[in-house]
Amino acid sequence: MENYHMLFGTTTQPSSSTSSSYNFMPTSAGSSLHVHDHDDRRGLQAGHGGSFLAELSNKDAASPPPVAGHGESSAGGAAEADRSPVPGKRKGEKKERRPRYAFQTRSEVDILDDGYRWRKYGQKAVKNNRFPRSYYRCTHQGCNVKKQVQRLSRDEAVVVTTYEGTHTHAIEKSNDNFEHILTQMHIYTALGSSNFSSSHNNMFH
DNA sequence: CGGATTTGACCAGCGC
DNA sequence: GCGCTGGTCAAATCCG
Repeated sequence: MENYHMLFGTTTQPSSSTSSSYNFMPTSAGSSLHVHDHDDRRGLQAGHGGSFLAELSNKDAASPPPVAGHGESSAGGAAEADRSPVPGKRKGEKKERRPRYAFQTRSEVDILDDGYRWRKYGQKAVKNNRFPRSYYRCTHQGCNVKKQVQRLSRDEAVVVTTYEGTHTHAIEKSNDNFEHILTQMHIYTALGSSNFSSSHNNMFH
């Protein structure tokens, strides 16, 4: 239950005890993760061999600059959902940065049923990727959690899901659903890069 | 009929 | 300063 929630919406604080046998712990936070492909799609597996749940703290000044030069042009830019048509009409916060979590999975379907209800609000073709990136937003009122779903052109079997923000409400479906997720996708174990060098061999299934 | 999806346009940030 | 790219909006459309 809780651990499930921790996965998809969290306070950047890894729960101490996870009863689940699946390791979703974020790898080293701040490590250079290029969830966003670009020409870095290599980085996804080159660096870690497998992947994982990446915790992206785009707010951390301490974290080293993205190796790619620009992890994502608007990596932090897209934070604020409400972009008022009238410039200068901000409440005061220019860009609120939310924790983001990247999820690399192997699945036939792009949309994994994680228990929340999502509404698609955009789709965009990105460079260096044959597959378009889809943008979703949580439909729950007041919950402005967003997520991006994208397939790797390199591995069309791999789907990268990036969650942004935390859910302010309870999950809509029962957590039993979690098992369904596992059946829908193959999650790369999120252990340190220590043991993993080959991604295609170690994913449990 | 209501809600979700599609799709092109618009906008902002960044690099050159 | 300009152009490129990614992210979001919003009207039209689709589907249950």
